[in-house]
Amino acid sequence: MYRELAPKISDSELEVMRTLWRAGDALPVTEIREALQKSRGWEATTVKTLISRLVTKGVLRQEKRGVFYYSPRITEEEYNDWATHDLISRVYHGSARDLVAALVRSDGLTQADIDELRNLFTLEDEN
Amino acid sequence: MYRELAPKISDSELEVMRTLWRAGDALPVTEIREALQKSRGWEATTVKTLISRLVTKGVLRQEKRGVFYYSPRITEEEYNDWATHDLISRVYHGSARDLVAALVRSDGLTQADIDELRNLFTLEDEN
DNA sequence: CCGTAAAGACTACACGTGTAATCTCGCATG
DNA sequence: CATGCGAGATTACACGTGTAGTCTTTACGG
Repeated sequence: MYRELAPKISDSELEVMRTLWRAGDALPVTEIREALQKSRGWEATTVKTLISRLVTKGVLRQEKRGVFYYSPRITEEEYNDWATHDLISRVYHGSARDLVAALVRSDGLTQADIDELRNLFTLEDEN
Repeated sequence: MYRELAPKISDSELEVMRTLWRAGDALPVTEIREALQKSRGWEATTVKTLISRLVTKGVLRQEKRGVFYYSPRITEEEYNDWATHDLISRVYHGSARDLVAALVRSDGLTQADIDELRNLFTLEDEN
């Protein structure tokens, strides 16, 4: 399931989280900055601001190992599940079923997707 | 499919859109306000502000029939599809399939949902 | 030992959003 | 005819976000 994600994570902040999720390990500002400077062209201070806000929001852990290292307090799956359920509740009146139905109806899936998903559901059914 | 939704619609603004979608017809401010005063406790001016912003953003049509009447320029389906694809691209790297897989994995679907969806996929497959 | 660079803290500033108050103007009513 | 009320326009204001500059402190190299 998914847990409540009290404080919202903004789009830019999410980029920072993703960097850490991808790293799979605590990183110092330097490395986070380096990654985001490449991918997004952000200044060092911008990255630091985002990190600070995430620490304040309680979704990043900060630990001093000489210099500060940062690691996520929530997993990517937790965030993704939260975002998904947020969509479901805001747009699909809480019905995950309706979401999938909309996907099928709205041409968002290729035939290959559909085949694969039917298998997924069939397997799931056997549990 | 879904079309681009250039200007973002905020949460509060969405409430206004929903009121109009539900009504299925152009409404004067008075009636929009009335609905939202009940459901959300908003002041008349708040509702008017939201309406104005939506008109500016181009997602509400304003026509003068004596007093102003407002109607959506996008359908609820268009918006829902947009929101869904927005999630898919931001969280699931563009893969609708991954979204559904996450749903299945994360316990977001009841057994009844799964049964129903399997049927849905099976039917879809026959087209 | 002193200065400079890097790390971290503090400050900035415009724009969007949530939420509303106030101002103005035309129309209906006493 | 004067006026108050409702519709619409204008203004407000705090908070979050995107994006960054500047100030301060500290450690390392010459």
